[in-house]
Amino acid sequence: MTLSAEKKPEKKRTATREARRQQLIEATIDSISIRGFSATTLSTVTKGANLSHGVVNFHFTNKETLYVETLGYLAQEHYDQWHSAVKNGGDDPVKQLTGLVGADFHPKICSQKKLAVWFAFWGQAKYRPNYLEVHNDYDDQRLANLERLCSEIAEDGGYDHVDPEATARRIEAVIDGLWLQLLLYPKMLNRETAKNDCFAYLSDVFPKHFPRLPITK
Amino acid sequence: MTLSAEKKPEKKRTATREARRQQLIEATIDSISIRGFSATTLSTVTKGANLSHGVVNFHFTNKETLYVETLGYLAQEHYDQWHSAVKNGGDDPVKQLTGLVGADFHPKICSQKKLAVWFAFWGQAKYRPNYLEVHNDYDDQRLANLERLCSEIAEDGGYDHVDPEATARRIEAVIDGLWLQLLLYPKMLNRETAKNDCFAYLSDVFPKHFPRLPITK
Amino acid sequence: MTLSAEKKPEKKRTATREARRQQLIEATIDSISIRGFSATTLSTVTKGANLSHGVVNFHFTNKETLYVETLGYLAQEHYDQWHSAVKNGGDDPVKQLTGLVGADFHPKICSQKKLAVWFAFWGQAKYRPNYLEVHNDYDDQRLANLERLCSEIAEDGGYDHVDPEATARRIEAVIDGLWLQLLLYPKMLNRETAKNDCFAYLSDVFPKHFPRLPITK
Amino acid sequence: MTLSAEKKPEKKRTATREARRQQLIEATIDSISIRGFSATTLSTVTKGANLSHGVVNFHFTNKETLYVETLGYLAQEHYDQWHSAVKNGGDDPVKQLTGLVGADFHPKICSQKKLAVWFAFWGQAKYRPNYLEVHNDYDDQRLANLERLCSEIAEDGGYDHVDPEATARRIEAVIDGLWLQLLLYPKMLNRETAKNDCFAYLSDVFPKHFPRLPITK
DNA sequence: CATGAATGAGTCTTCATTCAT
DNA sequence: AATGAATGAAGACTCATTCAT
Repeated sequence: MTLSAEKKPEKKRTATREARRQQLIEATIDSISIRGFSATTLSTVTKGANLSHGVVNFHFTNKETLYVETLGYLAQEHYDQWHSAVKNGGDDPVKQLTGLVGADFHPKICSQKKLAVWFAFWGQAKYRPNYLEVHNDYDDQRLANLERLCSEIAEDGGYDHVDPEATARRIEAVIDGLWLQLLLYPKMLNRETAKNDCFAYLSDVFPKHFPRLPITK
Repeated sequence: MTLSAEKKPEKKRTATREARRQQLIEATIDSISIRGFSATTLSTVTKGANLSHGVVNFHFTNKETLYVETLGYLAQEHYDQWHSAVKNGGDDPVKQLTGLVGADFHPKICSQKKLAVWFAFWGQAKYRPNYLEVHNDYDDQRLANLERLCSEIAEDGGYDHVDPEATARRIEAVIDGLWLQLLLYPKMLNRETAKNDCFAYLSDVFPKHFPRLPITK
Repeated sequence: MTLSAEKKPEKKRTATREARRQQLIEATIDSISIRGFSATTLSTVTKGANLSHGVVNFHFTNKETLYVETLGYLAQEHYDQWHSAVKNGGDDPVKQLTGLVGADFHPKICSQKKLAVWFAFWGQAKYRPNYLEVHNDYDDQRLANLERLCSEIAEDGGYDHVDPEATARRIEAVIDGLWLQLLLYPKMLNRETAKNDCFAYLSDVFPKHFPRLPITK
Repeated sequence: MTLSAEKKPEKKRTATREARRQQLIEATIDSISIRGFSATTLSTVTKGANLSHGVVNFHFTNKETLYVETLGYLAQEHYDQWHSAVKNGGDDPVKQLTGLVGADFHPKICSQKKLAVWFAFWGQAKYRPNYLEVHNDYDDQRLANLERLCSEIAEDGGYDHVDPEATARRIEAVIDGLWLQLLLYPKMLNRETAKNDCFAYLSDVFPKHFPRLPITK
């Protein structure tokens, strides 16, 4: 081995640009989840990332840009999760729907931490067109998928009364609503129960495809 | 009618304490709904109320106190709405449930303005125990009512598979989720459609009691 | 007796102008002594006097005027105390000096409360010509008296080295310095000890006229 | 000397942390001495230091912290002055006492500026335990030294009636009282006269060791 | 690339003063 | 005379952003 091999494996002072950005985004999520949106400052973010005050404005033009990219990261992560779950469902719409819905209750997605950040953003979304833009694309795709699956299952099961569009919207609504309850009352509801709740809803709509679970309580 | 009767009802300089407080609370709702939580300052509130900067600290000890009382006002208004609707339902649980759920889509409650404020508060709730406290009492009562109604209807209809507690939670979740969609995508969804969506869910669960509406779209 | 005799003896709503002013001045002294100059506001004063917020500006043009008159009251009280003590000393300069000095350690004058207020004013005096003006007249008279007495006693006792003016100044200095110590370290020093200290100094200067007290400690 | 040596010592934008803090402390002393405690604001301080508003909260957590450290600086400066003077007195208690007392009238310590600040602090001390704490240690040491010196001189001179503790207290009192007179009536009394006054007092107590100065006036 | 001192606009809060009642 | 609601100027403090090093 030559001397040139003596690279220090410690945290490099000069991390790659992308790594730094990622580090800051994660610190942002942490900070928002710990103390909320309005108490999160660039200081709390950089302190959490063990970096100096100034880096943020170095890697992101703006505090706002940092936020937008943080939301983008969250949305992408969510997308990846349900999208691959749908893929893994093969040709079976039931398996696909199970995957799509189940993804929303995956620990990686549906943690107290992430939920806190999601609702922090949603609480602001109306006034920040940027936030909505980030959402839109992802949401559209997800709703389209949901609708397609509802449609396929409805056809397959002869659920004549099912309006795929409205049903897709309703499924999404139940999930969001359960997320809110998980966020506000973590002691009353846990992720597993919420997930069952959600599937119980699918049983109500597509009873032949989603057999009812026994009442656990 | 004489001229002397034409007293101008000009803004009185000294209003009663309670009136001023109410005025400020409403200005707070306005400001939060217009520009969001983090862009709302005491200035935006007082300017909106056409009052001087100092009044807030005169009538409320704190900015935070103003917020808590604003949330309290919103929660009370909501409570009054569904509670009287339930009362008007007489002995019939279906009418009561219809009232309870319908109240959440009443224009007074489910306006863009109010929704914005609700989610603004929810986005902060985790970090402000005060906010949660305000909620808790109201939410508990509402859930208890919902559960009772599900229970009564289930018994009446022989819906053996219905778990009243989980069903109540699910109904609440659909509503909250629809609220979020109304907030984020007001162009895609209107209050009436959302309400129908919600009742369509009740049809799924209690088909005998909530006959299906025809698919409109 | 007629009906006109039914005067209520309760706190009259309409106290005489002078009584109200006095009441406010005393509340000012109380407030300054309790929480210091910079924490004293018109609110703390009026609250202490059980009066409404607005009265101050009614009876005094100014907060500053209130302060000046408060200082004036204190100075007058002090003056009355030593002046009458001097008078009571008859023709005897020693008795007069004893009275003059003793007055400064009279409980009415030398209380923690009053000391606090005196030093609060002195801490501000330099920047408020008004405060100094109030002082000047009183101080001049007092120094003149002190000087006269030193002069008389020096002559009587043949204390050739005594410079009446400087001695007077020094006596005044000891007293002020002891006051400061009483204020800052009330646990180390009490009024009686301070007074003895002061007379011990007189014994140093005029040994024949002020016989030494035994060392008590 | 070459031209290259003529570096301008222009105000550096980024000074060392300690230098900035010192600069701010001195600006605080200036401001308090110019306009008093209650008229001193962070603005007057920073303006005096030609710095921006925000620096104070950058270098000191608090306005109060800035004040405490300012008092600390003053106290330390005073301590250094008398302590080194005592040291310079060698083994001779008279020389030491002369140094200790003389230090209090040194231009660096006993300037109008510094006196103003001292009394500003004393006027507040009762309500700010922090201020007293800063004092205590320094004062205790000083009094202990004074007492020791009085004791040594008394023994040496056979001044049987001298109570070292009370005498020490009295000496301190005279000095503080003279400081007050210097502050309030700078036109009537100057530092030199005050100092002589003080030594005249020592002559009264320890006539053999502090020979009387001729009456100058 | 990175640091961290510095800036200054903006926020909450306090409070002397005014004034309708 | 007295009350107490209202005003608005001013102060302490925060923080996104800039920039010398």
